[in-house]
Amino acid sequence: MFNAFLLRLMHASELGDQEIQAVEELCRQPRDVGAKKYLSRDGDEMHSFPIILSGWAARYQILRNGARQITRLLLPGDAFYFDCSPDGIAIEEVITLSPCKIVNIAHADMRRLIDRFPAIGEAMRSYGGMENAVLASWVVNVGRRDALERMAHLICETHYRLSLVDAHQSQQIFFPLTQDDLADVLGLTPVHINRKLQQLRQEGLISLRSKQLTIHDLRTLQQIAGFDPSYLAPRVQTVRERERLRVIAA
Amino acid sequence: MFNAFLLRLMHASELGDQEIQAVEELCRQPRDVGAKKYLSRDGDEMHSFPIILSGWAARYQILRNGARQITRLLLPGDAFYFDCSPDGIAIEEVITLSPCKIVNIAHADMRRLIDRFPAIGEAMRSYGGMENAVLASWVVNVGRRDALERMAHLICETHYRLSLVDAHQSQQIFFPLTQDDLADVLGLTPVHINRKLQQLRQEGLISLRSKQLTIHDLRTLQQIAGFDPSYLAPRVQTVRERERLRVIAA
DNA sequence: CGCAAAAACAAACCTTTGTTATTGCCAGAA
DNA sequence: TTCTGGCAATAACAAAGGTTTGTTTTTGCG
Repeated sequence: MFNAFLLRLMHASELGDQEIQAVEELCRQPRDVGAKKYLSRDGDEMHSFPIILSGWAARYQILRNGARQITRLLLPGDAFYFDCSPDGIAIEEVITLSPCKIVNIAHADMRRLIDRFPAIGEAMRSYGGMENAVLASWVVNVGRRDALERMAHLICETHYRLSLVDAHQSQQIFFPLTQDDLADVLGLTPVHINRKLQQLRQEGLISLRSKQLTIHDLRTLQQIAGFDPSYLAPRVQTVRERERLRVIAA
Repeated sequence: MFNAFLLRLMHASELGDQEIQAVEELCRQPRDVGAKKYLSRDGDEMHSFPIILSGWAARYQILRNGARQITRLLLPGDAFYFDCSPDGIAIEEVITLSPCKIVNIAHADMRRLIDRFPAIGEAMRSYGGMENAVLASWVVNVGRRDALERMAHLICETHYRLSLVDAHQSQQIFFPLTQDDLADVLGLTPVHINRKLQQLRQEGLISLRSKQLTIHDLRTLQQIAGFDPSYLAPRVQTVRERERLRVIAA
């Protein structure tokens, strides 16, 4: 089984054997964490940053009125808090949505590694850029799409992100979000999520039961969402290449 | 007059004299750009990335139906596309909102600089982390706050960000956003922006005329928005320090 | 100065989404 | 087995914000 985090970095930047080995060294001995466990609470001091080698987690904020907004979905291979000032404090919480394999990397270790291998620093910066792009796409999603479009977009995006770290990714996805979670990702209420989920089902586009999501018609979902994967694609270099992506996405 | 970009980096990470000089070297000979000029169009190839030394710009996406969502407000000292893969292509557009001073930095130059001064790489990564934090706060803003709260939050955030690069920042701000622009930042319609702007004025919290924004009651705005500046604060290291920030923000 | 274009303001009416409440189902604990 | 709690489904009603349209101010410019 492949190291999902390493895969991410390799998408982000060209790495040599030495660098690959050094990164794998860092990920020895992950620990297992159950579902619904906090990986970080507000105010925690972060001397190290976590990497999710497998499983799903969510990073979110809680407002005074108790409302929750999930700001990132953390999928296999994702790291978080790597770009905080070392020794800063956490200002968002992170909770696992499924059992996870996690490894923690001390900021100091990563810094040493980057001093030795600048390409890894480049890869981390580039990985950060991708996280950035996903966040921007969420702003667009919540700001300018209606409920159905938002759901369709989230499904397309998640499916695509998973396919980047799992070559065998099928149309059948492990999808541990409850309707409450979905609501907090998309800036809607659980009731409305339910309504629109029904609609997607009735139109034959997806099935979703007991954390198993099946995509029956990705093409139409992309159509509804106006999904364009280029913001997620590692190193898209030309307009032509992007056109190709748009076409073969389905 | 101080180099706003350098200031940002110095907030993000400790820089020595050599590093400071090297960054200033990069920013020689900025060019002047008028308002409403494109700094990047969809599909542009980015061999270099721009830094805004003065003035405002907006980075946005356009959906198929013509709707626009601004994903970042670029203020003095901000850089963009620095975290793309070098030689990647732009997938969002950037337009100036006021006359700007801009300098372009070749990715290759920056890379060389970072190889020589790892602290600058660290600073760029950390700066990227702050952009990330702002994006997440926008997701929360658009996802979970109502119109009035969103406006209040944007005002607080912008005021705070400006104060980081201008020590003399007063309650009187140059604020070049039109109501249409505000709508596209906050995920609302211009009409509704107008309604809520009226409300803020009537309650005596702000004045806004001909691009001059005056904040009469920051305290109450922060109250309405639930604004907590710690996500913007350079290197907040302890919970105690954050408490202090929350209190003195006004 | 005077004009055209852009921006701001206003009101009526409509749509999407939120609120509240109730019910049923299923998996895991006792 | 029965109980419990989390999750999903559904309905009736309320509210926030969108749409459309038109008027009035500002602003920039010849």
